Amino acid sequence: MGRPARVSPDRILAAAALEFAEHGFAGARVDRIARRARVNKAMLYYHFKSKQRLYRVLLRQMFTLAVQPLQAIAAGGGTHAEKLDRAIAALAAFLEEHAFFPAIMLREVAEGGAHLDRETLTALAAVPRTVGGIVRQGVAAGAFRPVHPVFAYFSLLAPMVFFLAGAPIRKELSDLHVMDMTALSPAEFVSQLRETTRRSLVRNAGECSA
Amino acid sequence: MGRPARVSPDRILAAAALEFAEHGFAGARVDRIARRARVNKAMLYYHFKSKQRLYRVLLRQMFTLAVQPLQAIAAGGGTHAEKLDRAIAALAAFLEEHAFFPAIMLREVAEGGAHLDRETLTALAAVPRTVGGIVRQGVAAGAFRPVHPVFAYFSLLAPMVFFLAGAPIRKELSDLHVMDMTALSPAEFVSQLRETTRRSLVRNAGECSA
DNA sequence: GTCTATACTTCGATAGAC
DNA sequence: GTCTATCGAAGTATAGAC
Repeated sequence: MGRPARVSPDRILAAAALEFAEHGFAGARVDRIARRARVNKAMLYYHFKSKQRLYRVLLRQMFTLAVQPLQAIAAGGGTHAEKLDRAIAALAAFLEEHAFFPAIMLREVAEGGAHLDRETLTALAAVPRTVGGIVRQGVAAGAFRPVHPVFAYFSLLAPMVFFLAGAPIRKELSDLHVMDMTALSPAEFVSQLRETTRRSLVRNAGECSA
Repeated sequence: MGRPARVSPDRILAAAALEFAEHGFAGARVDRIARRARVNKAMLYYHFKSKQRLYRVLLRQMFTLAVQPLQAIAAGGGTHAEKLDRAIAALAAFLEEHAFFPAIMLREVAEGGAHLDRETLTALAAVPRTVGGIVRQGVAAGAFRPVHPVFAYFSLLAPMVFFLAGAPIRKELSDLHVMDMTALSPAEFVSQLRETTRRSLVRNAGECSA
């Protein structure tokens, strides 16, 4: 005998994710979120007190979810290069599982974190901290070239986020026959990213004898 | 005997650039743009017919401006590796000269080009086309590893844009004592980007004898 | 070309019944 | 917890005098 199951909050969060990704915080419409979640607008305000709180809850939840596999990788075994590979794979998997998230990340960076509170910013910061930690360890052990951990973080996250979030505009460019960039698949993109990251960070990763 | 000099349109564009960068298209307020430009709101609508047209004019102008040095580099002399270096330097110089632009790029990618017309999208596409062309030439000549030009474009542009647009959120994280990522300067970031791009793209770029 | 005043619309949020 | 109806603020855009 399952309980009635209060699915409303989760449905609202799922709807909000799509709406915020497509339109940003300012462009998002509470009416649309409610309709998408098939709940009444008053219901939305009952569960979340405002549009801003809904946004914060969503983002805190996503950052918390994203950082967990990364922390497991950082604390786990393997060589430094293997950990870096796994971190890239984990980030790619997360972003593809939550396809709405890349757009939200781009918008929030552009926004300067304006709608976020301290708690949400702390959850956000855990991601670069963890990835940066993996890089720092590798550098300290001499396995990686002496790159700045923050640089390494950006050079591996930004292309993925940019590419994945850019799918709609590439489709638009293709449909209008302006330019076709649809040939490159996300899987192939991540694969090339792993290869180039290895080459640029790991010592002696290239084939030198050729 | 200088004419009265109709500076209004340019002042409006400059004000719009800041406003759109800070708040996005939906969040931008025409009132604020007019106030920032020290013109009347009716004046703004007189020169540009609508908020959307103002936005399009601004973006078309910026893309057109950004692509010119890149085309000169692509058509100019030097080795493939040198061209790539110059392209990175040109992009970095452009983004630092127009500090508002990285945020707008992030937002527009997230938006899927929703507010752009065909002409503006064509101006936009010229940038990846030109950079991709430089990479394609290098690959064809055997100077670069066989990477996809679109991947190369993203892997070199995205980190720069992300990092530069991220200055406000890094400052926020620093001010709240959540995390300090302010130690890495833009100049150092671009320098490391050039080095890693060389290593990952150019054949025999690493020191193998060490 | 420039300004003031305002029409018209949309949106976030709430009141209050059930 | 759930709904209908609506308020009040804020926003884009324009009319019309100068």
